[in-house]
Amino acid sequence: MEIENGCEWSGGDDGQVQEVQERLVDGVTAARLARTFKALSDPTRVRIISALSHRELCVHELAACLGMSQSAISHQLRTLREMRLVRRRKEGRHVFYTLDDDHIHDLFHQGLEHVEHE
Amino acid sequence: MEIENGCEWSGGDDGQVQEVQERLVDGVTAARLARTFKALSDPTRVRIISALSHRELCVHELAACLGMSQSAISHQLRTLREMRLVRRRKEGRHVFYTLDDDHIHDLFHQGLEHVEHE
DNA sequence: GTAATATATGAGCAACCATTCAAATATCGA
DNA sequence: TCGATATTTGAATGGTTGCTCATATATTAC
Repeated sequence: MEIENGCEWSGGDDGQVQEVQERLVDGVTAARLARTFKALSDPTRVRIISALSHRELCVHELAACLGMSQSAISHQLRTLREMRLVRRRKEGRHVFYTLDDDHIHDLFHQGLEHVEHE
Repeated sequence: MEIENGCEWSGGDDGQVQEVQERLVDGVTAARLARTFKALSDPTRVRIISALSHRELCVHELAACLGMSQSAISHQLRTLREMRLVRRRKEGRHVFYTLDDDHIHDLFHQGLEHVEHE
């Protein structure tokens, strides 16, 4: 893996590196952060979240809205469910999905703002 | 691909689906959004952003801080550069990296808040 | 019961990704 | 010039992922 312990810059001592190291997010937090952002890192999932941010929808409606197969949508809904981003409610043959987490909603919209004016 | 055009729910007409469809983010926006979140969807990149949010760092320092090989860091910096998240400044043998975009900084911290209290 | 509808899921596959390893480039000091 | 340091890059690789296809489950209507 070949890891060095610091370059000759930063005054020759590693104190400055260590200072950054202390303020750095820890491994577990970094992993959870990455996992959170990963939930929104796919166009299909982004569009699902976007659709559900307007109103509750069943799987078939989502598939129709996005122009994708029911299976593909169902697979993505599964991962969104496991990430606790969506919740499901069964009603007869239909399963309705809603956004579960308001924070993700905020994150989504902040990302949207960032993308829209650039 | 087997795409259906709407289920019998929603009153039997596709008007309601179409309404959601109109408010949906378009494909290009969804792709750009996904791309933005993807930049932060990896633990290593998250930690790089976290480190650079404290101060400017050269590649070797980053590798030392994260305890990873210089090559791995360099590869990730390349993708972060291509995504316009970091900027580089050359000074002699060293190449210093800084965060390029304040929006990403905000996005990062909002994600951090979300992860920290849950 | 059967048929139709709605959803979920497992296998398979092609595409992508993060890292390692080896090698190339560039700069500085002697 | 040579050797050491700093960074970049390409190939290879093991792992992940998003989709399709086929199939399974569940509910409703008949």
